[in-house]
Amino acid sequence: MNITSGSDAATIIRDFETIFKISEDEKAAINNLPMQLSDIRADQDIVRGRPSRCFAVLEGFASTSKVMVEGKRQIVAFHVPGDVRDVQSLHLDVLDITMSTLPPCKIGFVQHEAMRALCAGSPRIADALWRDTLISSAIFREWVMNVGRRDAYARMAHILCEWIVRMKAAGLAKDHACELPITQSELADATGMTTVHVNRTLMDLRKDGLIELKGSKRRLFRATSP
Amino acid sequence: MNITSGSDAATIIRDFETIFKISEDEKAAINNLPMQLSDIRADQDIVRGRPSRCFAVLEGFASTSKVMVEGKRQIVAFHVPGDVRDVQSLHLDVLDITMSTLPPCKIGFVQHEAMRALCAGSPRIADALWRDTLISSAIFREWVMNVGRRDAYARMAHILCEWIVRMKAAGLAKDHACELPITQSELADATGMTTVHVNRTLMDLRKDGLIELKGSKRRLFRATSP
DNA sequence: CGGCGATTTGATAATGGTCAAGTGCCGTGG
DNA sequence: CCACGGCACTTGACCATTATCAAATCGCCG
Repeated sequence: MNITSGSDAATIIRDFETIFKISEDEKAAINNLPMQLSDIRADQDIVRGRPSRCFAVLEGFASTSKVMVEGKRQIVAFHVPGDVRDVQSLHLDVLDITMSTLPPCKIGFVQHEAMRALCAGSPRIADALWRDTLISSAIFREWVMNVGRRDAYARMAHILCEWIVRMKAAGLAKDHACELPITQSELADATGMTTVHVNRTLMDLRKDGLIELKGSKRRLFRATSP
Repeated sequence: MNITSGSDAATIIRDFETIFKISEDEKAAINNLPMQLSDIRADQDIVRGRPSRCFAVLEGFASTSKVMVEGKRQIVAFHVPGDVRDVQSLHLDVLDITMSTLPPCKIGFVQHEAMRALCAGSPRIADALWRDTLISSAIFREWVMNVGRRDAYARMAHILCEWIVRMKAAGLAKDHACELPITQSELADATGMTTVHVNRTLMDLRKDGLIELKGSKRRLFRATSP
């Protein structure tokens, strides 16, 4: 046993609390944003080319990934409902990543102009977005360490811990159980492993009584200890 | 041969140009910042505890790393002169990383208050810092892919490409040659490999005529093709 | 019931890790 | 100036984790 992500999980939780320190007025301003709702099918790209808008995941789950010319893919982040993404495009016009839906998603797009107006009108919201970016950075760093320095077992455990912590933060987990709408092949792309090895590692975690999985593809996931 | 980082390198260069689009007035404002200069010996932590100031690397080189309870270490970023770091601490008060010098460094510390005043006075500087954070994020993502999906040879090549590109951007490289004040053990911590394997991989790159290295520890590095 | 994608399993190979023992470089002190 | 000591680098032998290839089996959705 080699799971060292307890403290990391705690950090993530604390950060999520930090980011929600926004007043009701400001929440209203956010709710009044002109937002284009869009239902997107599973496994579709959400942004392409040079985006002119940011977006929020309203329902469903998404991922951010990079692909290499050889076709190999690395998922670098998962997104749960409530995540505001592609703020990057407000400030940079190179897009180094692909963002795609996992299951079908409801996405809310916000034009850059509206985002800039929102930030200009309320520095605290700008700060919140700024914080959100910094938190994303911290999670990227965590992922670098995850794939760089943990073996398959701990790496898998960490990804699952992060997932359930974020699902809890989004109010989508009860009793350490939640959806896990991620295929083993996608878990492989997130952990830098092969599908086969992901399967074997999940088997090990199950045998050791650390997780339970039910169903296929749109699995139900349960961590057997907090 | 499996080097796929050419386009990444180009991306990084473009981004560095983007970030330097600051007027002379604004440069003056930056130069007038109250800055505490400090010479720090090699292999010392630059920030600890809960920092109350950001800093810039003025001379020398530094790294950002994370350590696991087992003692394993992952370097997640290198810093060259001109890099402004720990802007994170302006917005988050958890520090998930350690920043340390590689060789001795000259560091300029700036109190948070001064930074906030600077940002408030000049939105373009705030934007530049914001961009810088987003670029850092992009590089973290690149590192996730690097350790997750490339083999040792390509991984090493990518780190070295990034290094020389950044050294060029900092004006510290001529003819694809520059300092490389990083030990093989540090390269191992950056690539998620062992020191032994770093050594063998560097040997391979040398045999293949892709790089030249001279001296020890504070090596001179040269990429034999652009 | 049929079909397809996802999961599971087995056998084998390879990349990279571990352990151990040098070699070389460079600064320090006599 | 030279010997010493420490750290970085190098190399060899062997081992382990993880990848690869191939073939089931399962589960879900017409």
